[in-house]
Amino acid sequence: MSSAVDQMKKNLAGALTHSVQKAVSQGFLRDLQELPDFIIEIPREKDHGDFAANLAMLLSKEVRLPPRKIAEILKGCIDLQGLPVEKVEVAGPGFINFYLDPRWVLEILPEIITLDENYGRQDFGGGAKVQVEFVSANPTGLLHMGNARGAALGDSIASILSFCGYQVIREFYINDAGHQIELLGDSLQARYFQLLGRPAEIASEGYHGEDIVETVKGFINLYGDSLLDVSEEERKNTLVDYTLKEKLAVIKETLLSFGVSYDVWFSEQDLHKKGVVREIVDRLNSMGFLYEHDGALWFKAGEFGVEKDEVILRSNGAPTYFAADIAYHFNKFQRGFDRVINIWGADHHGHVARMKGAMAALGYNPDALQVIIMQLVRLYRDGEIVRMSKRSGQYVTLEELIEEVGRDAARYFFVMRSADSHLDFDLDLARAQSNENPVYYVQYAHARICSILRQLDETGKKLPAPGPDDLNLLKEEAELVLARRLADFPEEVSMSAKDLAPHRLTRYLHEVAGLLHSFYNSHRVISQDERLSCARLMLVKATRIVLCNGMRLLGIQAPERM
RNA sequence: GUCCCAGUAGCUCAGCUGGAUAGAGCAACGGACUUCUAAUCCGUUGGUCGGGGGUUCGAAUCCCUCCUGGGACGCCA
Repeated sequence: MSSAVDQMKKNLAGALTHSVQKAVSQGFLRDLQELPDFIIEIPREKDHGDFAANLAMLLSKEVRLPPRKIAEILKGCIDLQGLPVEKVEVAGPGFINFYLDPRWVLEILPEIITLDENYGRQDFGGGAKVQVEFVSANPTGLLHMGNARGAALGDSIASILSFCGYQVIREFYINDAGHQIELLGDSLQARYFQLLGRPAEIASEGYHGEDIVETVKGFINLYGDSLLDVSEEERKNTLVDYTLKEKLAVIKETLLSFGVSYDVWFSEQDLHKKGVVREIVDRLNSMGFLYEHDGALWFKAGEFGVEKDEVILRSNGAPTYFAADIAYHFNKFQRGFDRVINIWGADHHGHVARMKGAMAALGYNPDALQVIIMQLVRLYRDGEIVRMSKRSGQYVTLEELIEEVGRDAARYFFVMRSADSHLDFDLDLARAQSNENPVYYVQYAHARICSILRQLDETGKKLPAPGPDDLNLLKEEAELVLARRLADFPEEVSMSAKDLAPHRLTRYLHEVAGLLHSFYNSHRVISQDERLSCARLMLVKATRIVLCNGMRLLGIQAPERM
């Protein structure tokens, strides 16, 4: 599906291409090898028309004429039959500017209303299978701000891709194995002993949080001191299993209340249990990508353009996190995903190159693995940075954040900035139910439109069905600008998908909301003039659809009243 | 030391596969509610796009270099 704007660009580009051919055949221009890759763009300046072409500047060198001269020639040769072009001008260094009958864009309104929740949907994904893996937190605690940002980003990206015709799977990789889990086991056992009156200590790098104590208390309430007499291994395993189950359930629930639900929860432990990690090590080894050094087994990452080689099997025989992660990613591709997208914190960026290297070694296209590295989140309250430390258990959790600022504000703030930009999250601003808060600005626009529709409904007044000429009653600047921007929605969506950048959408929605507010304040939708009311109703209905669809992609609710 | 990200208005950030006079929100200042929701609108103020070179018709955008901040460089994850 191509948008009205896209179609217009194509039409104009086609007309220009013909114009070049005509100019050449009539001897105004030298013969060309081939037409340069010119673009039809939308000028920033309104005075520069609705569309502009840079073709003349690009031709200048080959044709050996000044750009403005070429532009004039093309202008003379162009055939705009059937297009709503009012005038063509040559301007600046040689731009060809097209000025359209402003009403050309109004035709989009009935189309939006017909498509409704599908307006903006694209099919360029072509049904390709994409996996988006995000959050993937250690199930040893609660979710922090980094996880929260990842959740908002990942979920929105998944929604956007899905809206663009990809077949998307949301996946959470549960890091329920490895060194951290061993530490957790030690800490749980220590707490277990302590709570049952036996001396025990938690190692300095262990888990000291109060939540662990609560968990163990809960366990004792259920099972008493039954673990005192069993082997250490069994004791730890039992406590760990119990704890992970409990923690994971909380994480799941928190994410759900954040509007995020997963298709797949993938356990690292399963990989180990099924021997898949060993298999992948053997596989790489037999392919000649491993070597032994200092008693450990190393992956030749250097052969894939990575700075350093990486240990894959420790000298004590235990696989590293990297080994398990290779197995996991191998598994992803084996499941048939055409694209695999990971969302990782900035502290994992060193991991990207070697993981791609490992995939290349295993025969997969490393570019099919895309890793979005997101920068850190800093929380501000009362203008001060909120200090956080996960080790001491002193940090703001996602649950608390949702409690404090609400789900919609939190999600909006997290996707408001591009992933590679540090995020300063102002808690006071996010919580403020005022004009300072961008979330409400967008939601309010939606609620206002709903209010109009409700009002009309309640009066029971029937407006005549819109006739073909009614749209042309929309002549006000505010109306035309708004309609024009609504027409951009499909392109905004595909740009967001292409760049994996939901923050584009927040800006777009904010702008549409602004145009609606502006229109609302200067013109009445429902008035004595029934035909005009009818036309304006189409305009606000279409606006509501765009706002609603956009918010849905960002996981933000579109309230009918506020 | 090497690599990644960032440096744009007082603050937080867009814009970066080159386009015309660099944008938004907040903050500041001045106005608008007997009207479909004032969580809104209208107006004003605000810039060495970190510095310096280069590439070309044209650079915030591409290349080189330097400076500053953050992160990564582990048989941690």
